[in-house]
Amino acid sequence: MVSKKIKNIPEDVPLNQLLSHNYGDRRDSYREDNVVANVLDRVGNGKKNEKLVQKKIGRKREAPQEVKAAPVIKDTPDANFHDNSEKKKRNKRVKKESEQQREEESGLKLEKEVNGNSYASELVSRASAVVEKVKKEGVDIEREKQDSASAQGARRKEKDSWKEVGTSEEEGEPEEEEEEDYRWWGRDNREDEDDTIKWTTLSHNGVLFPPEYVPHNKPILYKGKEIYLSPKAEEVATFFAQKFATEYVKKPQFRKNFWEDFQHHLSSDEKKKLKSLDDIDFSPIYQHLEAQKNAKKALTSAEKKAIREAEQEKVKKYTVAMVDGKEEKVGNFRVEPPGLFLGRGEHPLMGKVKKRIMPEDITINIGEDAPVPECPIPGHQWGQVIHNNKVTWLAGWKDSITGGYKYVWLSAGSRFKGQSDQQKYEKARKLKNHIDDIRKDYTKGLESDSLEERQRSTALYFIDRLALRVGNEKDEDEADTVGCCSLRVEHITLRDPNVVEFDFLGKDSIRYVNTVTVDRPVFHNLKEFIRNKKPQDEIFDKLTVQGLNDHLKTLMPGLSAKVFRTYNASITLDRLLNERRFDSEDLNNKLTFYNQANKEVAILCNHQRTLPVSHEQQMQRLQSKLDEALEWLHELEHALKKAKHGKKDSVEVAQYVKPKANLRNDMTQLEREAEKKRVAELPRERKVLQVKASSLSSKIEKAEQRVEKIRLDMSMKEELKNVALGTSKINYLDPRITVAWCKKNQVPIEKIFSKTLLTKFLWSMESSEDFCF
DNA sequence: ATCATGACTTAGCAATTTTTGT
DNA sequence: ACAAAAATTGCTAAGTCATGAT
Repeated sequence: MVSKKIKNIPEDVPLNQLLSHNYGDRRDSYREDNVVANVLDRVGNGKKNEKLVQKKIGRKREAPQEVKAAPVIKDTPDANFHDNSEKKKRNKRVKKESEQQREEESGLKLEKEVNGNSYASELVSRASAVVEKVKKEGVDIEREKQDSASAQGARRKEKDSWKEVGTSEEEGEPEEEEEEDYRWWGRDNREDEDDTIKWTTLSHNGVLFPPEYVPHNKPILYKGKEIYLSPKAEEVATFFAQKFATEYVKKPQFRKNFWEDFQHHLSSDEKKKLKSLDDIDFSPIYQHLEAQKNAKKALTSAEKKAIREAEQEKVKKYTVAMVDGKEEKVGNFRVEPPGLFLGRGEHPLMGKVKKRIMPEDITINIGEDAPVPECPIPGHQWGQVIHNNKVTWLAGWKDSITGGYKYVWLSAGSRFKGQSDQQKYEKARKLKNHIDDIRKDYTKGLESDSLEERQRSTALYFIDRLALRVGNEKDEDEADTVGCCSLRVEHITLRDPNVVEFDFLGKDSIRYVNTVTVDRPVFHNLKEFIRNKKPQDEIFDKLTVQGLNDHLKTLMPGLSAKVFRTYNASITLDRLLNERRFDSEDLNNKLTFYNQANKEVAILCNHQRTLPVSHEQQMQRLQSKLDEALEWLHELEHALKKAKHGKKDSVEVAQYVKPKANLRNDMTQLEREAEKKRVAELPRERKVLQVKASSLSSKIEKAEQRVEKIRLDMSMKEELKNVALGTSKINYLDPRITVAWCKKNQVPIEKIFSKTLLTKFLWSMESSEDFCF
């Protein structure tokens, strides 16, 4: 079944587009797992597949059809977005004749070239039809399925019809050029290439603004009295109500900041009435928000789907940009909505009102020749339109809280992001060749005559050994967190003879606690650095981040402090994964092994997560599951003893089962809940089973396995309860290590990389199983 | 030399979607 | 079939680091 579906995805959808959704909305017709399976089929885990990929990717393609043969391209609402050369590019994706024949023979000619735009407009009408239906009569799911089925049929017909037409438009053009067009990672990246110029042509549709505020006319209570606010004030009050159920609203800092900003949004009349935040009760608005949430939840799945589709249609034009003639996905095309600023940790600015961004606040960056995106809010215009091809952002604005810039970027699967990601890992690999010298350098520097050098070397020791961040200076209006260079005396405790205890808040106010035995000179230095200093004084007072990085540049070109984190994370994974080779073991064992290695890295980098609220409850549940499994095992063992003495074929085994709830169709939701609750409190019932004596040993074996599995689950859960594996996977581990390991050990890559990660790391998929970091 | 700015990567948490277990 | 749990994605805050201004 799966393989059939895989074949339904046209082969000529380029690999990266298949993953990055750049093939228009056709993806809606493919299930995601088929997309993944298809990609894997192309990329391959084994040698056989590799050849297949070579054949597919390296093959010469036949000349494309004429534009008129593909009616789908013309006259889309955003047709101006694609210039002629882009149309040509799209039309290039045509199959080789022999392949066409082969497929026709096997009856798989249906899903060939589909033009995204025609399909898109088809979707528009489909979606709007569904939306209409929802409005009028609600949606009948079965009916909807039929609709989409017939739409598919129509598409097939359409495709078949243009197969007949179409002659070559670009005969003689070298084919590799097109392939290279998107497979940037196949190219030799020439060292002399000017990498300050990021693009030559760039066009996009701008950004998507959040919907305008619609007043709900729910009051607040001031000293118990209803007060209806002006829309402007009501909006800000609603921001606060949104945080009603969080801890934030209790924090004095949050309340102080909010109250200050709230007053700026009150009319003079309102200002006179509202004297103190403590006297304001936002619960009518909060209740309104909850009611809205519930109403949304109560929609049928068909309604939800219809809404989703309509939304996707609205958003569609913002999702892609054209960069150097190639379509790329845009990452964060939505402008951040207004609301209350929530920092991490004890942020001095928490509770401030983040203002609504208007077109005038936005700078659009496009190519000189590209059409200026239409400003979507009538009566307004873009703040600025610039043509800066030395940067990769598409649009940006200044954040009203932090004063920093916010940018709209391409997605992680884009060339811009992919190339620099690859470069990051290449730089880290280069560090491998210099690391011995660098370690020698700072080891020697620990005992230098210069205080500055001793501090620098000591700091570098920690950055290398403990993977600490460099730690830039921070402002007064930011949370008080530190990294290596900004460590203060209060953050470490020295224990003779040579143990250092760290305890400080790092990035995102995540606590770093570690006890480390260090080399004697390091310990000696630290003692010296903190002598006669106050707890709030910096340990490395003679050291700056700039100075540290400048020095690193002398040891290796392009080296900076953060490279050590990448290097140490990746080299650790590489080492751990190569400690064991799997042959034909259970896939789960392999995955556990990988996760174990991943975990080591996450701990090294101090990647944490707050433990899920229900963690304790879940552990308890597992514990009782374990108890029951053990009980069952004991009963079986007991029965086995009995069976050995007795001569009967079958023995009695006691089993304790939970009574089942009696749920009838005529019960209301509440009655069902009550019944479930009642049953849950009942003691378990003892049942006696007749078990064949001959089957006892296999039952015991199964029970033992189950006990083992639960025990493993429990210890894994406990171990990983506040470790975040994702961060290192996304940012620190060279994906080629994982790809190579998967190929060596016959592990499907999608067991380790999610769809987004497969997309992001597409450039690494073809690396050889011999790859070594 | 120092500071501020700008561009880009890294980060955890919330919301949403998928999988699992009963 | 349903709820609970797990996995994934979306969001945006919070870092790093080079460069340009003072």
